Amino acid sequence: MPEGHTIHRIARDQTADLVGGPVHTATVQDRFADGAARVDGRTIERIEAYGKHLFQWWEDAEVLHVHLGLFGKWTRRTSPPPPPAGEMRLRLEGPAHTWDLAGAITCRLVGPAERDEVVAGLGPDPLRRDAKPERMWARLSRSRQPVGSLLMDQTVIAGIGNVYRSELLFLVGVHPTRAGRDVTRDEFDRLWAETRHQLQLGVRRNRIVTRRPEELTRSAPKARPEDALYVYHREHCRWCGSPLDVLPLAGRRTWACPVHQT
DNA sequence: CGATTATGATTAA
DNA sequence: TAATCCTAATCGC
Repeated sequence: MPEGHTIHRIARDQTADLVGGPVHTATVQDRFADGAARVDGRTIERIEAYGKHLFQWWEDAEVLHVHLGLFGKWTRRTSPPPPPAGEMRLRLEGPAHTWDLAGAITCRLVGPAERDEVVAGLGPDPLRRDAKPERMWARLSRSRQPVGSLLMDQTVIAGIGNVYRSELLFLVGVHPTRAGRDVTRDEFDRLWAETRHQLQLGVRRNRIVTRRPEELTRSAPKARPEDALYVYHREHCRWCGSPLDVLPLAGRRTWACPVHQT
């Protein structure tokens, strides 16, 4: 279940597994049969992630655009893979490993221009070297919207989802109901830095663990799922035990500590 | 075995 | 704001 870190990790792993040699495709869903057939046996030149979007640059300027949505999943298997299961939408078979896609909200073959259009509609992605935080600041500092909603808006910042939203605002001590324009420049700088740091950790671990390492080693070195987070989906603040605020923002629930977040 | 829920996003109302 | 699409795991009965 993906936020930006998941997609960047997939781009990295797929690059190692699939880029450079011919890739055999297959599908069991008619929906994408045409696209799969079109690139079958061809080579992937490059794979990039932008926010929650994945772009595979196939030879001859064919770009496979995949967005997992809430349910989508890439599954990595060893090649040769078992016969495809029922819900699989696309299979990419490389020499040593095969990637199966299921449940994606978007899976389509486009050209570079359409890839650029998608990217143009996204805010800066803190995991990319070319990210420009000033673009996010420009939106945030002018908006009356609550910062909890702005963080979920992919045109403001690309790659944040419901877990990171709650956790990041907790880590920088900003309450999600605060208007974007009431976030100070200093708070924004810390938010951006924390976001970059946490997403980078997420890519490395392939999992969201926002809790500070020193705390984790004390309580549970392996970070059981219930130890990984400070506020998301919790009833009480992990630091002070206060009952958390639970707010619907941008159509999803957000959790915040009324003591540590102002 | 059906209802509920989940780290997403677009479209219609 | 609500309905809708995508899928799988979990929970209550």
